[in-house]
Amino acid sequence: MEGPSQNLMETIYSDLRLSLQRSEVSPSDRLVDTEIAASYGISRMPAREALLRLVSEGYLVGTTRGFAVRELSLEDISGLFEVRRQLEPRAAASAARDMTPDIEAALTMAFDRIEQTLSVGNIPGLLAANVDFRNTWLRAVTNPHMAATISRFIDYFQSVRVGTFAAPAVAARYFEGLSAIHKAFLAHDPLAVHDRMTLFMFAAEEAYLSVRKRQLEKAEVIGSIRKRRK
Amino acid sequence: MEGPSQNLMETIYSDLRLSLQRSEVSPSDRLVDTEIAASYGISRMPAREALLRLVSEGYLVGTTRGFAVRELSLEDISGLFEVRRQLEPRAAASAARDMTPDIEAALTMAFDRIEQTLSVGNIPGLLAANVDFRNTWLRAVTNPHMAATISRFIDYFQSVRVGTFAAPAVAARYFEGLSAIHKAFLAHDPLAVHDRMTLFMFAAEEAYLSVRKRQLEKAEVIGSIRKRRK
DNA sequence: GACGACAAAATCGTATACTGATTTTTGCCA
DNA sequence: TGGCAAAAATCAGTATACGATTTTGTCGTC
Repeated sequence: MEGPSQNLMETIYSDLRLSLQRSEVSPSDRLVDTEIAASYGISRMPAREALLRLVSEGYLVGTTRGFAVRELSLEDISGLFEVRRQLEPRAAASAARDMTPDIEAALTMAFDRIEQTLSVGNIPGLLAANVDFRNTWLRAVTNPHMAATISRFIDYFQSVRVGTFAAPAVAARYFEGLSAIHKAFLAHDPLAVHDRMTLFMFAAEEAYLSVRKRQLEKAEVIGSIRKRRK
Repeated sequence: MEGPSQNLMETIYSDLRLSLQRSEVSPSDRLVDTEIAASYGISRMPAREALLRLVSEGYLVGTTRGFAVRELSLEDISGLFEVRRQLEPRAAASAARDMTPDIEAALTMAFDRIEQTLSVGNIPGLLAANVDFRNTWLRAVTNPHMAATISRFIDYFQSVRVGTFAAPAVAARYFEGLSAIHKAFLAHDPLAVHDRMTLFMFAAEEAYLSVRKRQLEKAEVIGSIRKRRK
């Protein structure tokens, strides 16, 4: 999203942020400043500063042993979606109003890629296309504060690894909602976009909550087994 | 808002953040890590980290010569208020629903202090009371993500020095709006709070825009004089 | 084989030192 | 007095070093 940053800290920050957006770091991984510094061939400080920034922005949490991707509680998910529900329908509506032909074309490309990856079950490709779709309409949001806030709130969800799309019923509902949004964008109909996005938000919240709930239950079972073994 | 942080960086960050909230730093001031470090009797790094964090959060901007409070353009103000309009009415409504008696009492105290400081023209006291009032109802917002986001968006406006209240008409309108909000809070009426807060947002945006516009015009005149002298 | 004490390793937080870029000041000359 | 260039000061960025704390691993004992 940003240009080629001039200093090391920004470079590392951008790289890490991108990895997080792509879910390339799992919550069990540990990010350590010395390791990152070594991989870039630089000193600890810029790496450390980048990590601290990600912590302050809520993407990572500091542990006694390295930094880790922050995991969302069910309350976090509900809370984050309460904010998203307030912002995204409005922002998408303004994007529908101000959308230029080139952004429209890019949006359709991303949408087609979503359809295609979904049909062949290419989950990583689907996630990437999904991020593209979102970033594309966000480019039509003229208010940078709005766009940045939304971007941030969405990125929090990258830590919830979605096997969501594995369930065909969920995938179908997702695609249906997205199609309606896409169509409304093409029709330059802010009201329709607003309404569709609102519906989409509720469906997404439900999906994330159920995925995360299952994850947490599984983690608890594993935890109790571990404890028993001990 | 936070407890006594264990490390120096957090301490300095909190202190600086508080200074910013209180408008104790003007945009013409320069914040330099070595100075801050010296005043605390520590090394540069924690001070520097605190400053970098404030930059990443948008409160400060880095210059070639120290860090400075970020000044808002008119577009910034409109954009920030677009976000605030989406969030604050909703958050305040939820606060009205969930408000506890102790928070209610604190809110009334803050409100009374606003009335009093306003009547005697005590502007610094008024600003402080105003911050109190806001922070108090925010305490009743159970969604921490919502509360933090709102808090942040409001704090951006501390760089716009308000001689706003100097104009009696503006002050009267402000107090009227705030009274209505306060009354609606006491009545535990989420809908009324939502509506009143929405009105208040529009009035506030208008006020900030006009104040800032005047500031920018004045700055331009001074700038052109400086240039001529040169 | 389980448990506890102790040693070793890992990692964060902080301090200090160096460097290069940019701004400010100084001093010289017209 | 004004302009200009060199010198000095300032400050951000980066590197390296040290101490404190926590985790991990090992060894010996019960």
